[in-house]
Amino acid sequence: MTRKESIFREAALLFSEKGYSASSMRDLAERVGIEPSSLYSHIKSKEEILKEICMSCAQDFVDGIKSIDNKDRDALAKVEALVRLHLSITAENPNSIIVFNDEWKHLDTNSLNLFKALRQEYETIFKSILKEGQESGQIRTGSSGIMMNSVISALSWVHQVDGRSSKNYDLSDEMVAFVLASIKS
Amino acid sequence: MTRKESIFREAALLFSEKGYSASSMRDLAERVGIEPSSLYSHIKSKEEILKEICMSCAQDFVDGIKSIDNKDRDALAKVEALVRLHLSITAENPNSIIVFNDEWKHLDTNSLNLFKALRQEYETIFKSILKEGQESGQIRTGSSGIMMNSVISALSWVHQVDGRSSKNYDLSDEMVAFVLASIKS
DNA sequence: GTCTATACGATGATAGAC
DNA sequence: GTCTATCATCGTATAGAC
Repeated sequence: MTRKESIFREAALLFSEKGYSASSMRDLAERVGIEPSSLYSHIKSKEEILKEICMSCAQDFVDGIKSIDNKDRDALAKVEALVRLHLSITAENPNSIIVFNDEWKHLDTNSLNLFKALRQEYETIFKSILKEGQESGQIRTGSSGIMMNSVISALSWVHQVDGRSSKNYDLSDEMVAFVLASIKS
Repeated sequence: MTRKESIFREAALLFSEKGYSASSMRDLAERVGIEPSSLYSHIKSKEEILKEICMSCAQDFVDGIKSIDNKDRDALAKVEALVRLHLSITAENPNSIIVFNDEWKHLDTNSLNLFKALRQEYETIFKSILKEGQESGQIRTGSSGIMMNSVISALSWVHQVDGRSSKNYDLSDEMVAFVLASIKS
């Protein structure tokens, strides 16, 4: 792992624990094991770290939903794939996902606009999948916007789960069951 | 409205917009229309404001769920009442709810422990309602913990909704439909 | 209760030696 | 690339006059 990778890795953990604004570059440097000023040989600013973390997650979600939507599956199968995509992205980098979920509002104006555009792109495809399911009769009637937000929101706590707490249940299967039941006709 | 009320009101708005750590007492004083030092004639510290906001919301939820659980209703009716409770608390003070949801981790050790105890109390009752429904056959099998977290999480985006965006749908009714469908057998 | 003045530690970031 | 030294600013909070 390069020093730069280690900085981003520790930053994701630090920001996820204390929040972006309450995290200092001095904290971060200490965790990386260098002096604060040395961070700036690898990154331009604190905000650049946040941007990299948030944009990278957002891009993963957009790429994932596009790939799912391109395949020839019915709407419910697409939603199931969306749930598994969410779980898989979360499992891969839980700290980054916490930052992505909770700290994006601290992006500066330019990054924030890019971020919102990516989110818009994701939400538009998501809603079109739900509407497709409503037209085919697989998904119950109701506001697709409310369903979409509720589903996304329902998925956003899963980073809290560690291996131990899963007991007899597989988290992915349980979440698929929950989400599909909530929107099926 | 007293000055103290106005401080808490503006603080809830400010913290909800910028997050607790990124909000300064100088910001807050400006919004209230006084000098920063004058805030301290009404409150002891910045953290005291956060504590008041978070604890007051937490208490509303605990009081609400206790009152619902005491009534003689079946499990699904209790869950429906929980959804409406959540919507009603959120509608009453959306800014405080955002702070309660997103900023509680910045409470100091003592407040944090109290906060977590209240959350624990809420979650224990919630899970017991779900289990009661599983035993009576109204609620499908599966992890009650996963269901509870998903339901709570699904409800936590509703503060984003303003009057305009509701179109032809009643948010409360849509959320009741979503949550009940997700857990029914 | 509100003000002016201020204490004083923490903040993000830079300059320049090595 | 890392360090020491430092800067300018902003952070919460207090003292004391009115």
